[in-house]
Amino acid sequence: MNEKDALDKSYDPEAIESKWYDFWFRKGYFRPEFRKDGFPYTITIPPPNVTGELHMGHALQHAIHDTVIRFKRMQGFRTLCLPGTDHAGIGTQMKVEQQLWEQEKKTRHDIGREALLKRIWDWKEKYGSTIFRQLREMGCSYDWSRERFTMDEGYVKAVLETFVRFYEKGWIYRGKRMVNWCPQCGTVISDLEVEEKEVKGHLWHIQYPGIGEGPDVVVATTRPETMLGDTGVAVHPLDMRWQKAVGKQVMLPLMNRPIPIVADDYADPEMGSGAVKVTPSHDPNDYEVGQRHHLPEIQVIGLDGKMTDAAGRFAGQDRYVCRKNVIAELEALGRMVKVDDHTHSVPHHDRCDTVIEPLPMEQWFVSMRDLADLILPVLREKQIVYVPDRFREYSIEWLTNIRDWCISRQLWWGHRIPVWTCDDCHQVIVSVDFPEVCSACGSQKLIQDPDVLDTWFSSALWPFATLGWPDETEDLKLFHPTNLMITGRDILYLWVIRMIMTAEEFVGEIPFKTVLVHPTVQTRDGRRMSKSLGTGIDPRELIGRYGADATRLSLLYQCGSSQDIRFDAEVKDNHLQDSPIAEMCRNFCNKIWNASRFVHMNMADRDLADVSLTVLPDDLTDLADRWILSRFHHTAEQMTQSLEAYRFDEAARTLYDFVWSAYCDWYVEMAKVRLNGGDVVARKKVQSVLCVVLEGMLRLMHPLVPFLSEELWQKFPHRGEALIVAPWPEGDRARFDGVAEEEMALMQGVIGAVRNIRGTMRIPPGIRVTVLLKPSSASAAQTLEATKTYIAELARIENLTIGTQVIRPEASASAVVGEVEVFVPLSGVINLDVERQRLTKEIGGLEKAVMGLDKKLGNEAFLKNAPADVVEKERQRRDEYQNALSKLKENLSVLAG
RNA sequence: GGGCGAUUAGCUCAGUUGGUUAGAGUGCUGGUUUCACAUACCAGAGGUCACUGGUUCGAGCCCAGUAUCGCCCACCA
Repeated sequence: MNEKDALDKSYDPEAIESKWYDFWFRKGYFRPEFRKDGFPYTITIPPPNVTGELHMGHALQHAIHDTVIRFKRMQGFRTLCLPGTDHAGIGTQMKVEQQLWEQEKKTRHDIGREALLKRIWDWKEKYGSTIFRQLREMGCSYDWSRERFTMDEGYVKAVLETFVRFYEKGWIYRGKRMVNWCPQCGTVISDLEVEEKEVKGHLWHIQYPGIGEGPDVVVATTRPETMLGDTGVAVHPLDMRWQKAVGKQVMLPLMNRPIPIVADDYADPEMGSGAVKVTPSHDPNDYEVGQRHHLPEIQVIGLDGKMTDAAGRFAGQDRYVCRKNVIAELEALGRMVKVDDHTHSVPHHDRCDTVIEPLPMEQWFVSMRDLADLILPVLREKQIVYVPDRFREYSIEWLTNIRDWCISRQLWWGHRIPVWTCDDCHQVIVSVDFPEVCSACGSQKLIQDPDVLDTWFSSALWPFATLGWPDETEDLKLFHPTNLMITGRDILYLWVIRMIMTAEEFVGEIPFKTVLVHPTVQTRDGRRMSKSLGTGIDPRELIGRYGADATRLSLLYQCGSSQDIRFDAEVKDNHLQDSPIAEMCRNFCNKIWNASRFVHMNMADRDLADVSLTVLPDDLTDLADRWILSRFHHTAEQMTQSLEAYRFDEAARTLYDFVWSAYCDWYVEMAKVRLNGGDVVARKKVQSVLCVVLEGMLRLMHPLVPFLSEELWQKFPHRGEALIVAPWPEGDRARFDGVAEEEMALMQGVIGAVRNIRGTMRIPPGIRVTVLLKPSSASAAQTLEATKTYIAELARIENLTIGTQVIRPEASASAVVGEVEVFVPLSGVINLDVERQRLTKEIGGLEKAVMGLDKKLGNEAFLKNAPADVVEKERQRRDEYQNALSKLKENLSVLAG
């Protein structure tokens, strides 16, 4: 062994993480080209928004991505995990505008389109590269040579191509509809970007006096300022109270405008007076009522959220200031009949939290019905598997009630809508390339639509546009459909469904075979993790403190089947205080490090370049060896299953148990006996098993903890050049050894019993005790004899006697383990009272168990109905407990006497 | 208003098709600086599995309802 290869005393993540990423990258392991054969396995990552840096949700998402892709790579697939970023129209423009205002007190209009776009591109460069750096710090083995951005040259082409094809199919149309206007962002948004929030407000009841024959009408509203735009009052056609009123007029207070009473189904007779005010320009329902009755549209609230000239003397007031003023004036006029407290849902923009103003506007829409019908069979027939499956059901539900999608945005950052209007003949031209001249009249005065497309319109092409579509590239042929889409549930409709639609339409394939919906990361008390709430943490803080491997593992360890992860970290003002689970994972990494260090230290007499150390000796008879191999192969099989099922928590736990509880706590401890026993052959043998199992263990942990495992793997005998591309251990059932596991359990039980006595009696580890073991069967006796040295060492025993004829020493502590009675002679070391207490407690537990079983076995219904093997099993257990119980009682009575 | 998920030890969570005295980590108590690791080792205490019914020989697990928390969908004043 070379001295410089020795392992440091403790594990230092920083020292090893930096070097391996570069090594893997340089060797080209992240690229599918690294393998010449094998089935392709593809994942395109959900492109993070270039709005900012990655948060804990991303950290989880990419821990999963990289774990899966490393697992598949080791299984021999030609793996491609394709990274990229999303331009995130509204989000990014908002950030840059904010910055512009904070730093220079300027708006986008002050600097103009070109200058703003320049700044956004700078922003994109900065955050885009930060994001990729963060991913590399986490160890993500993505193919950076295929990195994409939703606004790079080729991608823009795909987006425009899509628009034109949709348009030609009649699926994109321009029309006037009620849309969601965000006065803050100055753009329309789609229904999916609206977040309904419960708000405590009021319900104001206002009296509109009748004109002539028209009766006085009381209407109720949650938005009094909209009354300025009322152009009618509706009542239900079958409402007896109002039949005579229909066709008459009332006077709109404050505006002194006569408005008609119309009959419309929309009015609910059960609500209030049964009459409802109609504001066609500011309410989706009223808009439709207005259409049906040809009521004029009077827009009193403008695009800036302030009252328009149509609001008369209220013009220029902010909509909420105006509300107060309207209420005050109505009260002064005596028209405010009453005010009720009222909680109702109010639409907010999900990005900026501003209250949405519904307005009728001319916009571009995608007609969704045909696209929905195109993919409904795909979901119904489970051509795409959702994990968990319920999200597939929700998607079907959503598609069934789908509405058209507003895709134009009044923003500057994004894909310009490829539509030109001829200024001379007003011809509309839709084309991927700039048309130069009007195809109808030849004019060069072409004006492009000023709007850009919804970000999600471009994201919808992600899996195939990143592989080269609309060109028929080799990548597209080889890697599409992709295998897995790993995403949060918040964008299942916004994004995932639309990807399926576009892939079906343009590529004629599903875009991915499986959708894995991962949990949402929350704070430890179940709140949202967000910087504005002060509850966010930067994954880099975790990495800095516990290392990238431990950070990944801590996320995976908490990533089970539940819909949320309450990340256990203590957070204060967006900074990490501490995280018990990350600490546990860091300790686990250190444990692995030290187990390796132990093996390394015990290889001084071996040549570590000798690959024969990677092969098991074929004559393994020692219980410890057979047992650890059996455990290893069970672990490998279990981990394979867990990873295939995307149960990362289970995989992490399985690994943890094997490494810590099996390999370290038992095998390494037992190995010491033969390592130091002086028998050269035995020593060589145990060295081999230590090495082989350690090497296999490193392979099993690599997808979860890539840096640490590669570092250690390189220090031990191995085949191949890097762990990242070493074969995955699937688990060999031929190595399962039930007998070894049973014998080991007996030995562990006996050692546990002695330790329990020692612990209860407070016997310091330094003192070795005398122990007598009395097996009641030949097989138990044999097991004890075979493991005698192990028992003596691990239970710290000086004189160990084993025999069926053993006679209980007079004053002794005792225990029963299956077919073995354990005696520890007291001889002064032991406190009799304590032993009596211990036995009494043990007896109490056994009595309870025996009583329960007696009751069960005395129940004729149980004997009659339960399967015979269950009954038999219960009988055996009962006998076993009873046997232990009577022996312990006997021992207690001796002590008492 | 509709749908879904969660509720197990002080805390964060596991718990396969119903069948041992319900587990882990952390925290707590006691003991150890034993030649890989004090980021460790050994032992111990700690739970009416949210509640109420039901199905069953048998329920943490299946069914119904209730409560609390969370998520999604929904144009009702």
